[in-house]
Amino acid sequence: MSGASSSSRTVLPPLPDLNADLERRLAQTPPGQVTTFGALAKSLGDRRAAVWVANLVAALPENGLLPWHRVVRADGTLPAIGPRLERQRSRLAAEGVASVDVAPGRAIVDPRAPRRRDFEGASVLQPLLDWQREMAARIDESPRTGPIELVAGLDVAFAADGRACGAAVVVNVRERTVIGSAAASLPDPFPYIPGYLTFRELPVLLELWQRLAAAGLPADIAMVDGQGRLHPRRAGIASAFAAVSAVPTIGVGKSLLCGRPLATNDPDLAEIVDDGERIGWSLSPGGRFKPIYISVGGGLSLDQALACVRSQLTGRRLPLPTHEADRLSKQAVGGPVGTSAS
DNA sequence: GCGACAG
DNA sequence: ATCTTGTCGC
Repeated sequence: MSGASSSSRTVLPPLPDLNADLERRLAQTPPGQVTTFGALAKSLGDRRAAVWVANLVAALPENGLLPWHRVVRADGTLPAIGPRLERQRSRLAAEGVASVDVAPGRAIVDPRAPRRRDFEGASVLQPLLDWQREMAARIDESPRTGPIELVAGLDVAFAADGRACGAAVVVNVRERTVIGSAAASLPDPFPYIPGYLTFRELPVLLELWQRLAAAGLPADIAMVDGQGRLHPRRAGIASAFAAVSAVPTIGVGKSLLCGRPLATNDPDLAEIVDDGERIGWSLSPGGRFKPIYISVGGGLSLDQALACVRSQLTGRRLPLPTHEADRLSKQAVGGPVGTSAS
């Protein structure tokens, strides 16, 4: 029996239930102790998940079973706001943890309160980091020799009910005309954490690519909303897409995840260097827009990626395929569950 | 010690 | 990304 017959080929690593993993750790902070967002995030495997932790803790029900009130910021300030702040203070006080006012609406816990920093449980983000490094090692940045005539722009929008709604728009780059599109929606699989966008948005991108093929709309390359090699592991979502699908991709980001711009002779253009590596371009079309950040996903060179994006500028901030995919995905948020193509 | 963090 | 009113400017 051949594995090739499977219609559910595994392309992503198993995704942890981060919500449950965080809640198990939160429950390990006993009365009389406090912990921090950063300590919880580090225990999950990456301190950069601290903002996600903070948002989740802020959304916990006040009368639930989890000790939301025992989480403070690294500097000791209490994160709760408004009336919830007073309830956090009184709950801590009832457990013997004092806090003092430092400003209107700002209180700080007694620095002598014991801080929990270590928790039982696996670093569930670590396998995802390892997977990204594996994908990074697969990336080919040599110049593409095949055609670049049809480019599919890919983007994802999120509905209030949690659906991830993706859209793909195929553009004839010579004419700069839209020749077709596809849409797909899936349940939101993973939260947004800086550096881990792939695990949130790649599933719907792969579904989109299948829908394009099914609709007879094969594109030569994909332009992905997000970074490619311009990523701490050199494997942003555009690179993960390329590694998993063997489709050449360009990453087009609207803000910088890592690296710093280095000016060039062209005022519209800056090199992005991270850790000594030149891995992207910052481009402000006509100098009148906030820059966009271009990097290789895989399957072509950085020069080709830049040239392709520039060729699709039509007076707006984003290149045509990305702009149209952005529009269609936002439109799909209001649409039905499932997939479609045109 | 302060800042930074794709979508 | 998403939640949202009016407002500044070509």
